[in-house]
Amino acid sequence: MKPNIQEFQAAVLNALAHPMRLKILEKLRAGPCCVCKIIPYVKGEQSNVSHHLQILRRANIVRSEKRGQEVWYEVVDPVIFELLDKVRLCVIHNLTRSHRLLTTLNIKEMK
Amino acid sequence: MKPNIQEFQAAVLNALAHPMRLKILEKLRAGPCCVCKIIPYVKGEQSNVSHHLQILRRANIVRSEKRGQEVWYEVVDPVIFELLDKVRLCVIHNLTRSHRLLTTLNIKEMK
DNA sequence: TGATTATATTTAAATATATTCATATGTCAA
DNA sequence: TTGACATATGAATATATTTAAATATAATCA
Repeated sequence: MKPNIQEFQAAVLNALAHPMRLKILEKLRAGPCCVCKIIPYVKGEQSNVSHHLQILRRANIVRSEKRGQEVWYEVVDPVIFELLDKVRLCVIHNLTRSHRLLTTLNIKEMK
Repeated sequence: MKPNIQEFQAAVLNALAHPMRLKILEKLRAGPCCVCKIIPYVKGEQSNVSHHLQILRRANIVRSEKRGQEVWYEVVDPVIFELLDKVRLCVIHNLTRSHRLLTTLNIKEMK
């Protein structure tokens, strides 16, 4: 079976497509970071965070390095952040369209 | 439960994260298109393609319009294509890193 | 060495997703 | 109005993902 680029793209997108993993990457935007800082940031259980880090690692989105007792993670390719910015833009456009639709319909009951 | 942007982002990414849906969007990059053209392009079964179109529709990534007997689809927000370009870039960077690693290790057995 | 800390892995249950098949809906043309 | 075509929907099944709990590993410290 000949591989196609869409499969690779889908693999990257799948690895990104989870709220906790997005939150982890948001934390890593500021630079490399130790798991012990990531856990409280994403407010997740240790084993769950570790599992999600593994998913990001397997997709080559992040890499890890042992520093003494700690493990530090960093994003491999900063293009990931540009990608996430585009996703955010899509979400904002979407919500903006909904909002405009609502005002166009002249519905006044918004809180 | 207070919603957070990551959930919305994850929803968009999830909707994109499938080879067939990426292929559909690639077809729609050229402009609005009828389902009857999409099906042969992605080489999928009619009902399966229809299901995937539904997923893209529900995520507000595409919208459909009936034209007589046909249904035409188009991408709602062109930012989606910029997003997909970033994903492609990630994949290419990834493969390039692998390739460079291989040559750095001076492994000659590549076909 | 033994205890402690940081992190990863394994497992099982719950949930979500993809695919297929059968059928339904709507439109056009004879 | 019947039949053919284009597309959507629903149910059933197979498969993958998420989560939490338990356990394992590895580094550090007393």
